[in-house]
Amino acid sequence: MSPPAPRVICWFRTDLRVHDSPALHAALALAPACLYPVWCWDPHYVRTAPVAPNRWRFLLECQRDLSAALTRLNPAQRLFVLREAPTTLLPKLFAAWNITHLVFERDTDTSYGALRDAEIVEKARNAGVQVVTAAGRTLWDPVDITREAGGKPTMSLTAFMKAAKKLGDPAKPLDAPTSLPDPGDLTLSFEHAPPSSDTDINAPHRRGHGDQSYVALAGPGGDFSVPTLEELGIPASAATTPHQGGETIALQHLAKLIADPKYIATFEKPKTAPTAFEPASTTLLSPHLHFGSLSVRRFLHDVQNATAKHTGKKSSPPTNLPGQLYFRDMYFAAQHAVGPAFGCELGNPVVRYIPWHLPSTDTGYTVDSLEAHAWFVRWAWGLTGFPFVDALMRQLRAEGWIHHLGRHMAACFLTRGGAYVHWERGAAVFAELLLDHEPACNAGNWMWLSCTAFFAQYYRVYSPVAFGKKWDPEGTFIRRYVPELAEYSNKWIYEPHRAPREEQRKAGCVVRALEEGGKNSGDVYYPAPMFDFAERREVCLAGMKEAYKVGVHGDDARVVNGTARDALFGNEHGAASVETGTAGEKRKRAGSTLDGWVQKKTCT
DNA sequence: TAGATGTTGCGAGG
DNA sequence: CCTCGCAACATCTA
Repeated sequence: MSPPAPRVICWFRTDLRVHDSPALHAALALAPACLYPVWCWDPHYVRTAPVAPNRWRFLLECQRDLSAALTRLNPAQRLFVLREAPTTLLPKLFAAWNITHLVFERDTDTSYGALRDAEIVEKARNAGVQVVTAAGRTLWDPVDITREAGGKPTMSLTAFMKAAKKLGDPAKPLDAPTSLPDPGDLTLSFEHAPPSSDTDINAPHRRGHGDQSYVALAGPGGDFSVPTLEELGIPASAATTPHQGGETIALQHLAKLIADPKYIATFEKPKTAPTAFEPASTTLLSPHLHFGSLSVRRFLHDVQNATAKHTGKKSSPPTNLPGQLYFRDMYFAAQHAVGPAFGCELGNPVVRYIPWHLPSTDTGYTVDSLEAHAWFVRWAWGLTGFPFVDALMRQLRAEGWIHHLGRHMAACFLTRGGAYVHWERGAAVFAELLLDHEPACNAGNWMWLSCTAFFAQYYRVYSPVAFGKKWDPEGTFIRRYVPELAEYSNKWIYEPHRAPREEQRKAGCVVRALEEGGKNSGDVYYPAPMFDFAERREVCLAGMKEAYKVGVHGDDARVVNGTARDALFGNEHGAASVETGTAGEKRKRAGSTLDGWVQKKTCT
């Protein structure tokens, strides 16, 4: 007698698609008698990391699109969304639904994701459920890259490509299935374990009734529906991004790009304008790669095909489109080799220690300088008084995406090229606001731009005036995202504080110190620059030079035990005198000057 | 171990 | 469009 046909859960996580989904493919290869496509609404993601409403909306759109795609393949199918942590839920489902196999895409996360997966694999074994994992998030498996790189983190594209070459071409993308088996019995005859409500870092985004997504295991209608923003307690108006999620949109967008082989074949990242919008100068596919609404191998494959169609000069790595994907893989692989410390300074062997302002503590960060804290808050809200920087930061807040070079400008400005604030502060803001936030890439790029890893030429500093002008001398980008400056002439649009008062009035927006306040009058104001850039550039360069000379990394004992700043750096560039008052009080004082400005800056 | 190279600086000068 | 000086880092190749 042959064994009964498998009853399979395909657990979707960051692979919200049916095209080239290795996990779905592996699940179907088991020839299951029944298949349960499942999403677990994990309270860890929902409640312990700050996430802006834009990203929730994008995720829900991806889930709805995947659910619809599954239903098209079999009207009895959908994405079964369950509101409980996978570690407690999956074991209960194994029993309730008589599951024989659990299939999922392996997480590249080295901390929470790895621990959670290990726990689930263990529980599956105990339940007699076979676990099948697939790798699909990157072109090459970070495990394989790390092995080929001799166990060392890939700290340059050269090192990464050398390792990748030994592994051969990435796997070819798989076609979407043409049919799906039915799901089996959907009875949920067990206790629902909603999360405790004491931690919810995203509470400020929610309406009065808070997060309702855990009230019922299978959703308010008991039909396993994809949650709505309303269910999460997030007002629809809070999600302001024009960028939409979902595999359908991702594939349409990819097809449109591919239809222009010249664009694809000659793409050179450094030549694309960070000031372009509607349309952007790059592909804008990164949010889809993050949520898995587009397979990175599918992207590469289509790019290679389109490139082959183009006759004439072609670009090559690192600047061409495949090069961009290689950088992404490089960061994933480096993160894998370093482990959880890759995302921070503490204990990180590859990151250079620099006595930045606002260094991290166990629970937050130290306000070592009120001035620097004010700079950080103003940066985060697009009120630095440097229009190009402010335009970028407002675009980020409103839309959840900015061009890669714009991220360079913003990151350099906050860290080594202006405010000398710790890169972890900036990374946290990006992590909350970016639709495409990918922990490995975010940390990697912040280390790159702060010249603490991957890149070291700290004397190349981006100018908030010159850099944008190179692509956009008319300041079209600034006029779009800093609308109060729209009437300024080209001459002053990058430096409105230098315009004569008369011209400022004529342009309908007067520049004045942020401390003087932005309201209490019918007039429109734009803040004066928060510091003298040329002066700050020199201070930062001197600080970097000193820190490079000291040459200590995040895993140094003195960094780990907290003595590095005082022991290794003089007052001038490091051991900043600690001011009195609790960190909370100081933060409040430093941020209070934004009253009246923060409302005004909102873009529509 | 020297010399070239490294995704994406700026400003002056040609 | 190009090159150079600026003051100068880490990594890779030969």
